[in-house]
Amino acid sequence: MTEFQPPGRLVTLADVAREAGVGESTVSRVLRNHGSYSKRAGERVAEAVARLGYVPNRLAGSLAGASTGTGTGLVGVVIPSLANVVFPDLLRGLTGALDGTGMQSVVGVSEYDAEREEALVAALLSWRPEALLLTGLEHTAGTVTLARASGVRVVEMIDTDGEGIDTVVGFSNRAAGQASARHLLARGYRRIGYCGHDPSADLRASKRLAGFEAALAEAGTALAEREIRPGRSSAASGRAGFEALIARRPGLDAVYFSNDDMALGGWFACLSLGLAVPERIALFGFNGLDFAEAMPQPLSTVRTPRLEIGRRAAACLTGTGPARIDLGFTLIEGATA
Amino acid sequence: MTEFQPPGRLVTLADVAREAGVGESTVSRVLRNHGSYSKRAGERVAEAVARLGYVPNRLAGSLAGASTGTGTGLVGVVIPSLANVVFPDLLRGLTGALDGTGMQSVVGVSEYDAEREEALVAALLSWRPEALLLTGLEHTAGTVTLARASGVRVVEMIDTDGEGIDTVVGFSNRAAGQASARHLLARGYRRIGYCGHDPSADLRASKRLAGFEAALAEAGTALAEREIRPGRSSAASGRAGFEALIARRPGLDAVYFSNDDMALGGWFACLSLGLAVPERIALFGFNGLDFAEAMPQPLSTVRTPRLEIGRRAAACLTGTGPARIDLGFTLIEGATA
DNA sequence: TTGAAAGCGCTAACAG
DNA sequence: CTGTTAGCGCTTTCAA
Repeated sequence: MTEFQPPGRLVTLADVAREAGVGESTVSRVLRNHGSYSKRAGERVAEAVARLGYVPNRLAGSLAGASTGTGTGLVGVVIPSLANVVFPDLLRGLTGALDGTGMQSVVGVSEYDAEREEALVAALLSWRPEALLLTGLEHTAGTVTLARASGVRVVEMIDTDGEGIDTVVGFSNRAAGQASARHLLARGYRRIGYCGHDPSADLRASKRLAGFEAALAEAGTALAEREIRPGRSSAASGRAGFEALIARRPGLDAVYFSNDDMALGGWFACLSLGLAVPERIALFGFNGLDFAEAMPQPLSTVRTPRLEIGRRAAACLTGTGPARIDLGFTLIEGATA
Repeated sequence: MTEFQPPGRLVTLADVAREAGVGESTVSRVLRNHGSYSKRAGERVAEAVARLGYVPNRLAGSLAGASTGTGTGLVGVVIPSLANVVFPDLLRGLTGALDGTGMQSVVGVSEYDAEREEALVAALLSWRPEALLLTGLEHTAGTVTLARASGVRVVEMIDTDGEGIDTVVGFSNRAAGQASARHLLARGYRRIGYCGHDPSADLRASKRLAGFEAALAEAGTALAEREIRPGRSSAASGRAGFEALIARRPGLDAVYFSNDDMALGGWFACLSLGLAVPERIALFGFNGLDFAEAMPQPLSTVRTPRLEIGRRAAACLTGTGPARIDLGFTLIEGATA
């Protein structure tokens, strides 16, 4: 298939230089279109590259360029999970914005474990990324030390409820919880239950709940009941949780879910149990996922700017100085609450 | 906070060696726990590392180790999208299996564009990964050439309907389509419609449909109607597509959807329109997503081994010789068809 | 416009 | 067990 005798080792820049009959530095200049070179040199190099199927070695390139500030073009990203759409969405906004800038993200998944996050940060930093994107504001002391010492820009995404290391891009989960509670209160619901997934991992869900309860307290009331399910959120978990909740406290007139997946499960349960929504019981979610608005009764929820957070985080990489960007959220007045 | 004067530049292995009062190679040996060194050397190095906050530079390490076969510990991955749960699930299986092996995946998103995939492959290969994981079997000639020339193991995930470059891990989308059709036929449905998202991008959906139609043809029948929606799949798209389909052909007795998200939208439409499922009309999806079994009527669908594909792909990285692993799929007899 | 040469930070022989 | 030394493949002065 190939017309030339491939060398046992991979083709190097030196091979290209020899093939093109020019010096190595000339090849380097041509390849990066940096510095000046003759048209003829450019052509010969291009030909040689094509002929040999040369693929630059960025390990070497970045190492050599490191001394003079030429970056690796890498950005290290740590997200807690891939099982919750929120984070792929975040990555989607990020990679979309990075696309064409020549930057490449390297992502690690912490599974909501701060220790693992620290290990990932250390591993990512060893590739000398130009920036570090973390999720949330809660990290181990080691993570913070590593991040600071690395000298690279650090962007913490999603959560703005607290102090950041450097730049923070997100929204207030606490405020989202408060807004949700106020909405339910304004609609007249008073016997409100909470149905959530395991909060020990998802600190942001806890912050929402805290905000929710604070708003209830402000109004002189409180959560009538709560059901916390082990494991990650899902429609199945939401369904089971709702059923448990309503069995224990049939008098509830509204349920606040830890997110839309859980709420969908709750809605499924209402359908099965023949509970009219929202007349008999109201449902409220969080995230504003795709399916929410396609439901026969659009789900009442809070839409979060997930893609935008990713995009803005990407924009911050080149930005100057620490920033604190609150992108807010949108309360969706659906038909379930 | 830090107790020592940080150098302007990042701490290097040479700094650690000086601080520990040993040679550089000793530090290297200690750090990688490779070769032998005295207990005392180990301790002194560990102290120095901690004191200086040393983070190894893997660019340099991998470059130096390259000549002797020490790899980068990187695996390049290209997926078509992050917007469809399928691919994050794939990554989840993959990173889960890679976790603890010291391997780190670097992923690129092609947005279902073969040209972009080629560019990503070239970019990823420039980091000298130890393996390349691609999605599907359809690539540009350039991608194939690059992959072959790189000399690294190539694993193509998800689709087994065709020839692979090297190793293939997945299931037959065509067979999944066939199985779905046979299920509907066996249940007595004869006026079957198809509701799908844009197939120009998602070739695997097209393969499923081809299998589906082939099975219908075998039974001497054919698709009664089809509705193809532009853009990516979603419940909203499925709902709109189903409504268009049923308006055009009210006589349909079953609808095959390009995936579960679309099918969920169809089910929502049935609820809104008051069409009894499956008595008046049956619905059939694809993927076997979480929510499918939590529905009041569990969705009839085909469950795909997404996580397992990722895991097996990871396992193949160390495997020997090309392989062709068909993980199959499971037809879920839900209550909608 | 170009090539020669000196590293980038690390690993891996090779002597000691 | 340990230090010295020679690169890994590339970028970047610096002269020419």
